[in-house]
Amino acid sequence: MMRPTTKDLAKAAGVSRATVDRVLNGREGVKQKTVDKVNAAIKELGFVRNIQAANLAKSKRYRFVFALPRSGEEFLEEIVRHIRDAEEAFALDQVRCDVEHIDENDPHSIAAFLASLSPDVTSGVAIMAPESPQVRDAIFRLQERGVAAIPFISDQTTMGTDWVGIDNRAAGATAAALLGRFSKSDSGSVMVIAESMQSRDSQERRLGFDAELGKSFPQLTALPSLETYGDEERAEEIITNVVNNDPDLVGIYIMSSEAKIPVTVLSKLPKIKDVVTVGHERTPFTEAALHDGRLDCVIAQNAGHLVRSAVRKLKAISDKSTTHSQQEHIRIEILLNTNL
Amino acid sequence: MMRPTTKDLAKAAGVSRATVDRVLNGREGVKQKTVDKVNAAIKELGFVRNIQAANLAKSKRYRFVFALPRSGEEFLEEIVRHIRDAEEAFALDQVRCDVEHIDENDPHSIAAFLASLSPDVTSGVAIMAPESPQVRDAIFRLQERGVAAIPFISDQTTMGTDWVGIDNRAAGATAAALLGRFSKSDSGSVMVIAESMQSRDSQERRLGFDAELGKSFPQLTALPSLETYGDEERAEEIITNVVNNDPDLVGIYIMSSEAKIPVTVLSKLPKIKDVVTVGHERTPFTEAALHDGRLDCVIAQNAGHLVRSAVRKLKAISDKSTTHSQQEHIRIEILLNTNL
DNA sequence: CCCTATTTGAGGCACGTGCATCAAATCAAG
DNA sequence: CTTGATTTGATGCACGTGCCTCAAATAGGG
Repeated sequence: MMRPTTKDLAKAAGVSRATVDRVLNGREGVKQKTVDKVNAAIKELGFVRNIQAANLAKSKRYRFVFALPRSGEEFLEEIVRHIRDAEEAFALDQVRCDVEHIDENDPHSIAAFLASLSPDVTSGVAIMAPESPQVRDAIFRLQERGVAAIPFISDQTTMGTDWVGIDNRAAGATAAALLGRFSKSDSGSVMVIAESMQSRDSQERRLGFDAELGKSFPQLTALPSLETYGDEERAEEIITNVVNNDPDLVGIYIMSSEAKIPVTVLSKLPKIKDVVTVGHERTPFTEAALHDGRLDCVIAQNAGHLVRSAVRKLKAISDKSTTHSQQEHIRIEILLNTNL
Repeated sequence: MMRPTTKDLAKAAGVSRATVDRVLNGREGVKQKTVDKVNAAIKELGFVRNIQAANLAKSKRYRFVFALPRSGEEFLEEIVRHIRDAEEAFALDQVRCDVEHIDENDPHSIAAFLASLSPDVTSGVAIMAPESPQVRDAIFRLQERGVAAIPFISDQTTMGTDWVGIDNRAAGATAAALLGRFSKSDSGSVMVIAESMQSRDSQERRLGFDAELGKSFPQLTALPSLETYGDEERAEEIITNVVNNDPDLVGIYIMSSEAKIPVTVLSKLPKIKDVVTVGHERTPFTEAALHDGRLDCVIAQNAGHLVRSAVRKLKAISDKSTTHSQQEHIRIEILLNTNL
């Protein structure tokens, strides 16, 4: 009934509690034979360390850092807001979260920042930055020094399992599926707008989008990606250009996490009949745009879930326990004006 | 930096730790004036009880019961599976979960079961049952006796804030929105299939469905609800009847949480061109149906999230702490074959 | 004022684990 | 077998809170 304690372990293994402690916490100077005995007992009793008690004994507090790009994007603000919420939600677990801003285009400075983190101040860090060799190395070195580190939203694909974000290829495919099904047209072209095609996320989304469109909606043709570089004037110019010169336009896919600029530009142009518009990420702006029909549909990753998942993962790494993968899978949400 | 402890509280309030304890745990025999002093200090220091330490001291373990209908539905099996998962996930928090089966059509026996739960064995219970006066009363009495109790999935609307499930009206509206947008037809009728229209959930979904269809897709007409009563032969009869006699059929909305029977019946009939089919809940069956096109779209509530949310809420009530509402809002998920 | 009832304080043990110290036992090598 | 090094045991305190007992202080009533 009751969970076994270190005392029970000691008895079962025929050693003292001190030795159990030595084994559990990987201290030096224990014979292999004794280690084996203890491990056998752990297995036999199904012993699981009571982390609450352990943290109490260590007066352990977690401090996690979210390293986010400097940027005025609404989506990032949502993330920050949810980090504050998470801090409250996890306060009972002695978790604190800080946000640090990094320059996403300067891998060197990011690596330097990561290198500056010390395990006795920082338990873990979630990094939202495009993948680069420098950052990847810095992450590895962090982990070696005992600081938990996971890529966050922006995918560092080579990092293996510990990553928090959505499958961007599936997200792109979902956008294509909705755009295709929503469109009443027999044929036509689809405009694809991105902030930049440099990022891996954009590329993945585009790949998924094209694959699904080609497979399920061959009558629709996706145009080459337009890049706004986050610049309103440039956006206006290139978007207007397509709208004016392509009479077959039946769909618009806004791939970037900031739909604001393209949507605003589009709403200034004369309304095109029956064009389906799909964007990304839930923000105050996209919610409003869904309501008044400027957007037909939004593909989103739940910001709160992203943040909490990151915290749980960092905590798990820090505790050397395992997370239960089910909960941590970030779903691709589809938002209409009926399910906000 | 460090969080204040009861010791700090005692010093700040100018009383002993024993008195602080008396106030914190609401024991008798403390003058109002002293209570006020302590509460003032709590506020001033921003004291928050360290639940981990408290639970350790009490060697508190949580035991939560999920009272679910007896039923062979796939969706229920998913729920049960996720309860097992949650038990693992919350094991570190000393949480155990048991599933008890109740007869959803016998409010009296449900009430009797609830009355049999004692606070020293059961910390809380999540109840999935249609609303009825008996059950509502039983829930109130449970809460009085110190057993946390919340309605689960099936809505007990009069219960106020503590309820875990989705907004069924919005779910129905979302189904209508997707069905309408997916349909390429200019006009036609929509078949609506339910297991029974007795349950509040069905009624809410139907209301939301009709409202959205009328508002956004006036060219589509929803037919009266067909009730299968979970019986395959009956389902076959009534569905076939509509399919054969209604040449205008352009959409099918399967409202019940078990889409299996209607979909199976439909797939036996000659394929109707351009009919859009929408169902509810993610199960192995609906996933397969999405993949091979028997279903175009599924509206789902995340089973894992439902269960974990229930556990967190029960735990919070048990701890007399507050939950952070953000995380607990159950979203209406939209599943296509691209975002499984 | 005294007497009694109420309220408060002081102190200690418990929960399960981490961590430190010191002594005792065991081992390996000469 | 002796010597010194390595490995293990015994013990105790700490973390923050709950809960218990007993004594001390305070209040209210006559």
